[in-house]
Order: sequence, then structure tokens, then C-alpha cells
Amino acid sequence: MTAGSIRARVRAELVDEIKAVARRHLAADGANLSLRAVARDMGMVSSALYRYFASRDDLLTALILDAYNALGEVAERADAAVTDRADLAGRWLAVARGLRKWAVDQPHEYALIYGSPVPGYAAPTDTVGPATRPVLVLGRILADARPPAAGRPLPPGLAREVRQISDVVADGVDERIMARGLIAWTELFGALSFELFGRLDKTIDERDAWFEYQVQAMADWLGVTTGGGKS
Amino acid sequence: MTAGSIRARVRAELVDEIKAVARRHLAADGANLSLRAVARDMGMVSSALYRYFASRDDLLTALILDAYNALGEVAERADAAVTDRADLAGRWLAVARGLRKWAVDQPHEYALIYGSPVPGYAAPTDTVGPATRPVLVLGRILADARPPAAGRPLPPGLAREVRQISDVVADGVDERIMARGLIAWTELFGALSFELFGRLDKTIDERDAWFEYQVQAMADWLGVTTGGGKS
DNA sequence: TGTACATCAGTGAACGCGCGTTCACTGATGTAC
DNA sequence: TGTACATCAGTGAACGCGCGTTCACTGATGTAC
Repeated sequence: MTAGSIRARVRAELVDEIKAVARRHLAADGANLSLRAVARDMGMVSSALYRYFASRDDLLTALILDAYNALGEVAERADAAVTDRADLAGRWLAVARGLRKWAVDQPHEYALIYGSPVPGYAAPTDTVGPATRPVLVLGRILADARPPAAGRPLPPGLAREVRQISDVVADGVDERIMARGLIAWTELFGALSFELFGRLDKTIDERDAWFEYQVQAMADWLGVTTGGGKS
Repeated sequence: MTAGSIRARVRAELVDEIKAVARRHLAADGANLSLRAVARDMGMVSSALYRYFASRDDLLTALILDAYNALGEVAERADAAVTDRADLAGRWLAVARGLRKWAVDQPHEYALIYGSPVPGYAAPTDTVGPATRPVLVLGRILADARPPAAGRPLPPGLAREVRQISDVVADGVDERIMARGLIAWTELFGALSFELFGRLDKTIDERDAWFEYQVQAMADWLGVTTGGGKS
């Protein structure tokens, strides 16, 4: 290994450490993360951070990108871990549980990507790719499952758009199926946001059971029931 | 009218004006609202605001309370406007549309109450009442409708909690019905958050149609179908 | 109706703080010959 | 292997800014008798 690569490695490690410290600061400051506070925790002077990130927004963007990628990877791994590839309810549940575990473990990173947008911050275009990674997993499940297309037909304009999504993520599955998937997806993230943003406080303490019930209900509704219900 | 009441009225009007200006500032600053900026817009010196609000957090709390109440009122009015009280899908749809209209019209107030929690801000307990106002409307619809209880049974601990909710808001309706309602509710707010927080950008432009499709699907699923579907 | 006093709204200066970013700099680490 | 130079990491001071909150104050508006 050449000397140059050492410098590069140290640099990469420092970038990682800065991001780790910054992630810890998300809890206290939310999206108005303080560069100076991060520098203090790093034992550096604030201007030194500019060797690693061009601006505060750049650091924030890096955190956002990492969060999307982490979440995407969680979804992919959860799906991949289901050995019976035909068990669609199983795959949906595994992905849902994986996403929730990640979100509960790093609530502030979840808030960063699925919470209210940061005022004055515009995400650069290169966040688009990683942002769609989790949906790709949903798409793959639908594409493999091809559950019966049920429900109301979509109005033409909407149908076109949903089909476009389906073409990209779900191998062109019927738009009613894709719409179902997106609705279940919306419910899933709605559930996560309710739980993490405090809407369940003093109302539902049985968080695990409630989440489980919700995603089971959506699995049933998706038409991929495994018949595990008692009734 | 006595002179004292004039002073009180002027005072109340100023409080309202301050809140209105502050609401406008939510767009730019989000939850880290600047007292000084509000004072500037009011043509006042910043310390003058302390005649009306004890602190910045107090002003924020007032905005949050107003937002909850406004949303609650919107839901109540939308429900009340449906003349056929037995038309449960109609009532659900009316409430959903009303909530969405409000949220789309004042996205920053929506973000304030349904977005990521403000770091360092703890909502005082008197926000609890207004916060539940919208759910009460859902409860009343379920209580009037009593759709067939379908779906999986709830595990005992969860069933107890959901029943408690049902007792408070839905006249003790069966917990499976209440759970359905809550899931639909979660989907509804998930849909609003997706739309308002940018998750639909560059993916679904037909916002109205998509929202309509989603809440129709949930209405059908709630078991309160009016049979309007073509298939 | 008029006067004496109390209440209230708003001012302006100040405190102490933290922030993002720039810039000239010092030393150490790497590269080329 | 040794030297001359270039690159890079990190420092420390500074700029200019905005913030929430306190405090003594001035004048106007209300109240009591």
C-alpha cells in the first residue's frame, strides 16, 4: 500500500467519524445541525471541518444520503433473508419489520428523511437514487407475487402515472396492484411517523403489537394472505 | 362597553395579529421561529412581544394549539355538512377531503403538528385536548356506522388499549372496528405527509386523483362501501 | 367633572451567546528526481 | 538514499450576523374618589 492511500484512508475514516458525531447531534439539534458543535466534539477547530465538507448543508446532505442508503439496505437484506421467495406476506412483513427496527433505532435519522422538510434546505438531485431504494424492494415483492388485481379502476391520468412507477420498480405489474402496494406503503410509513413523532403517546403503549397488527392487516389487504388469521 | 374592555379587545386583536405574522414566518423558519423577526414584521421592538407572550415557546405553543383547533373544526364541519348521517363512506370522505384541504392550504401549520417533533420543545399538557379533536370525528363516524367487525382478532393487551380508545371516542365500538378506523386514519395522515413532505415529487403529479383513490380504497376497506366501484 | 394614582404598552440599550464561513498561517506528510 | 518542492490537515483570529431575554424608562390610557 502506497503512502498516498494511507492519507486517503485516514481521510475517509475522519469523514466517517465526523458523520457519526453529526448523527449524534441530530438528536439535540434536529435538522439545524451545528457545524461548530460537531467540531467541538471532534476536538477540532470549526474551520477544520471545511477540509472535509464544503459547507454545513453538504454535511447534512451526506447524512441524508447515508440514511437513505442504510434504510434501503435494511429493506433489501430483510427481503433477501426470506428463503421462501413465494411467501409474499412473509416478505412484506420482513421488510416492514426491518424498516421499523431501523427507524426506531435511529429516530432522528428517520425524521431527517421522512419528517417535515428542513426550511431553507433543498436536497440536491443525487439524493433521488438512494431515496427510491426502499420502494424498489416493495416493487420487487409485487412483481414476484402478482397478487390478484382488485379494487376500483384508476382514472386514466393517475393510471398512467402509477403504471410508470410500476414499470420502473415492479416489472410493469397491473396499476391496481401497484396502487395497492403504494397505499400499503403509505400506511406503513404513516404508522412509523405516528409512532416516532409522538402521535401514539398516552394512547397506545403496545407499540410492537400495534405495528404487527397494522402490517398484518395490510398484508391481508394486499391479497397476499398466508391464511395465518384465526377467523 | 367600558374602557377596560376596549383595552382588552385591542390586546386580543394584537395577540391575533402577532400569531398571524408568526404563522407567516413558519414558512421560512419552520419550528425555529424567530421572535425578533416577528417583532420586526409587526413594526415593534422585540421586547414588546413579551407583553403578549411570556417566551418564544409560548408563542409556538399558541400556534400549535390554534392549528389543532383549526384542524378539529375543519373535520367537525366537514362531517356535519353531510346531510345523510347514515352515509358513512360519504362522511369519511368528506372529513378526509376537509383535512387535506386544510393541510394543503397551510402546509407549515400541518408540519408543525404532524411533522417531526421540534428538538428541545416539549408541548405542554394543554395541547392534548385539541390534539384529539380530529380523532373524535372519526370515532363518531364509526360509532354511528358500526360497520361489520372484520379482520384478525387483536392480541389481548392491544385489544384492551384499543377498546379504551373506542370507549372514549367511538361509544365503545368493537375493537376490531376501532383498529380498522385507526389504520385508515394512519393511512390518511401518511398520505398527507407523503404529499406535503415531498415524497410524491417527480412521481405522482395527479395529487387530487391519487388522494381520492386512496381514501376511497380506505372507505371500501372500512366496510362502508357505497357500491360506487365499477368492478 | 376633575384630579391623583395605578396600570399597561411599547422603547431602546444591553447581556451573553452561538452561528457559518473566510483567511493567512504553520507543520507535517507525501512525491519527483 | 537524499534533497527540494508540493500537497494537505489543522490552527487561531476575525467578520458579520441573529438570537432570546432582561431591565429601567417614558407616555399614554384607565380607575377611584
